[in-house]
Amino acid sequence: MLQLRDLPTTEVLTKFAKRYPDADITAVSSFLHLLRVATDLSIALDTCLSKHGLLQGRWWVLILLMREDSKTSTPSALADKAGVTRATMTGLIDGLEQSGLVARIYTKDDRRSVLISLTEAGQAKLDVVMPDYYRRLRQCMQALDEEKRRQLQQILGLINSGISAFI
Amino acid sequence: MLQLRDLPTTEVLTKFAKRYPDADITAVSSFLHLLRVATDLSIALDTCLSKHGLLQGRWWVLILLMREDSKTSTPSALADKAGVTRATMTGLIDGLEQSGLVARIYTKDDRRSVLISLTEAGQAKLDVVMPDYYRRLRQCMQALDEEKRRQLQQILGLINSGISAFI
DNA sequence: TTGACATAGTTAGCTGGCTAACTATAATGT
DNA sequence: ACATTATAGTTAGCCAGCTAACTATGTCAA
Repeated sequence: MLQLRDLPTTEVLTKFAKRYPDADITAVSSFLHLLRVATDLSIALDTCLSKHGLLQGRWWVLILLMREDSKTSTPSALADKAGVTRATMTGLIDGLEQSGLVARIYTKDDRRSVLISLTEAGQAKLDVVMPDYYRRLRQCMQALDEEKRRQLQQILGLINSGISAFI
Repeated sequence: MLQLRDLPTTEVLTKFAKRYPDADITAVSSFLHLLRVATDLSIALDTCLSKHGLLQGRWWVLILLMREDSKTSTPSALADKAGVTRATMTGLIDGLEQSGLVARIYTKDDRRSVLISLTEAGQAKLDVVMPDYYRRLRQCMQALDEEKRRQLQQILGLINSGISAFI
């Protein structure tokens, strides 16, 4: 998401601000650091998941299925919740099905639709991955007390409201 | 980076924490919100840039060139700073060269190497894009006073130090 | 001085997203 | 009741990253 490694120093930002007076140096700096840390977090998460033979896409599908009491859902619903297109979800399910972690179940009531079901093996995979993920995440966020976590959420809310300025 | 749209509610997290006692609910929640907002910011930035016929990759290359006093650099150096492989940089430069925004200059001193130079058209493009980007970013971050920006940077620093827990 | 290694750039082919187009089925309104 | 429209899933092909392998050039030590 943010590839850039060489974030601008204050000097560089000051130089740019001279040519482009609209530049708000602390705004740019906060923005880029936010993207940088979030990107590194996402990469680190992928590293963790890949140790279990998963990537974010397929992992989220398993989690979304586990959230359901029935341990089942449809590709469309999964696509909406996972934030990918239905076309992409077809591919994710293909992969998970081949690994035996989910199963396609064809029902009679709406013959356009398919039920995707978390298999025993899929649940077993989650029972290995999730504790590892939660332990690492707890460790990662350890340095933030509840007050700081609250502050972060509040700040993120403010930024989130501002995103529309880009569109 | 974080595709997932349907972030877990506190109820869902509580349910998961029952099965997986390592789960730290506010840690997970802060983590996911951070990724969610950052991803939306990145998408919004792409939207803004695409109005100018650019994507992040090519845009950063132009900016990296503009940072240099000579307005030139090499593909390798650009790749390092932009955080992409040299192979990817070849493609970015190909595109920018075709649009006339940069030029490849072959020098004599090291015949393995090429100098990439920001053209007049490239500088002119930045002179249109950057003010637009800075204006929107200022607007986006408007709701954060300097104190909150400082808090954010500090919190990001703490999280950043924790990322190693994932690796 | 020449053989081994290192560096710069490119190419080829993989991946996981995407959109657009397609098939099949269901729902709806006249 | 049937034509239109909407929905579910899939397929085909695009895009921007990636790795691995390759060419060309430069460096260095025996």
